[in-house]
Amino acid sequence: MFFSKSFGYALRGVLYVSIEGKEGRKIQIEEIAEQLSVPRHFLAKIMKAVVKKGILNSTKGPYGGFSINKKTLNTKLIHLVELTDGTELFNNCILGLKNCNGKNPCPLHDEIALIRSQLLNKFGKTRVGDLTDEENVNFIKSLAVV
Amino acid sequence: MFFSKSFGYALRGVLYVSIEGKEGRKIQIEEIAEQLSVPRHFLAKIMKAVVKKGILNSTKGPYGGFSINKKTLNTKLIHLVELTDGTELFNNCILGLKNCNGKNPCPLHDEIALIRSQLLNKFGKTRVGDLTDEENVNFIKSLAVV
DNA sequence: CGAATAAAAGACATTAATATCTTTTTAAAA
DNA sequence: TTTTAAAAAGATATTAATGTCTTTTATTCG
Ligand code: FES
Ligand code: FES
Repeated sequence: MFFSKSFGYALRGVLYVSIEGKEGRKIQIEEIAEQLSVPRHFLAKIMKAVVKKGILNSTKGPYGGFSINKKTLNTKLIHLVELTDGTELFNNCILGLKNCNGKNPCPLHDEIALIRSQLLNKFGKTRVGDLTDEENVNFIKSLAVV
Repeated sequence: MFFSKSFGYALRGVLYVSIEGKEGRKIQIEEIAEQLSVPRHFLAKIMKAVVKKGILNSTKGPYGGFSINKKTLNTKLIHLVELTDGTELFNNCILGLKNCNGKNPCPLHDEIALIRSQLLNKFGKTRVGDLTDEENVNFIKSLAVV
């Protein structure tokens, strides 16, 4: 529900690099995939898109890997969702009607719109950096839980 | 987002029969699919499951079709979700972690749990019959919008 | 330069969701 | 009883999401 697996992988990948990649240390896809118990090549594909968006840096070759940049910690979660799932999902009728709007709303529209706006608001405000505080960082270890 | 297409088809189908099938009039799959602009055979498969769950009645043969029963209007939306999507989706970590609980929550857990409980609450309380009041019924015409 | 390393890119595979088509079963009515 | 209509059932097809494998490109270092 809510979002695709790809989104989970993307956010977890970015978080891993953000947390483990302090001081610009470069992290390799191998390590990320292993630590997060995520399919390596699939993650690589997603990380490539993340880099293309400028949310992380990457360098090829020996001693290369993924590293954070100025944008990383300021990236809002919604931008990661865009990347992996698109944003139509915030605007489509929950019943699949073609036009979701106030004009001819389905009977769930109002309450769904409310819930949806909370989610959108949360994802529009929360930044990657907000999820990497000391108090939060514990969870990263549990990412690998199989 | 939120739910599958199947869920939308299921609810819309049940609503159509509930609204158009007053006095026990039987509605045929052909009519439902056409009026809702939904793939006929796919809808048939879903309606079969709805009937199996006892949420609608059906009769084969001439003058047959789908009709409402005592359960129909009292059916909670959550039961339709169960039918089409299952309910794990209300309990899985939004980041894909294996265990979503308070023990070792991901940094989004609390807010997501809140939003999720609203949705669960809404779907656990709302009944099919709540969506078929006069004021709401207008939308049924827009179901067909392509 | 040449070897080694790591991401980028792209081809291919699998699975789950969605969709279509055909056959079987049930029931009504002539 | 035969015909016909309609859902049930099941087989097959398509598409999108997820996952794997191979080749290419860029970078470092000896
Ligand atoms: S019209 Fe259905 S959610 Fe807006
Ligand atoms: S642990 Fe992530 S949503 Fe509960």
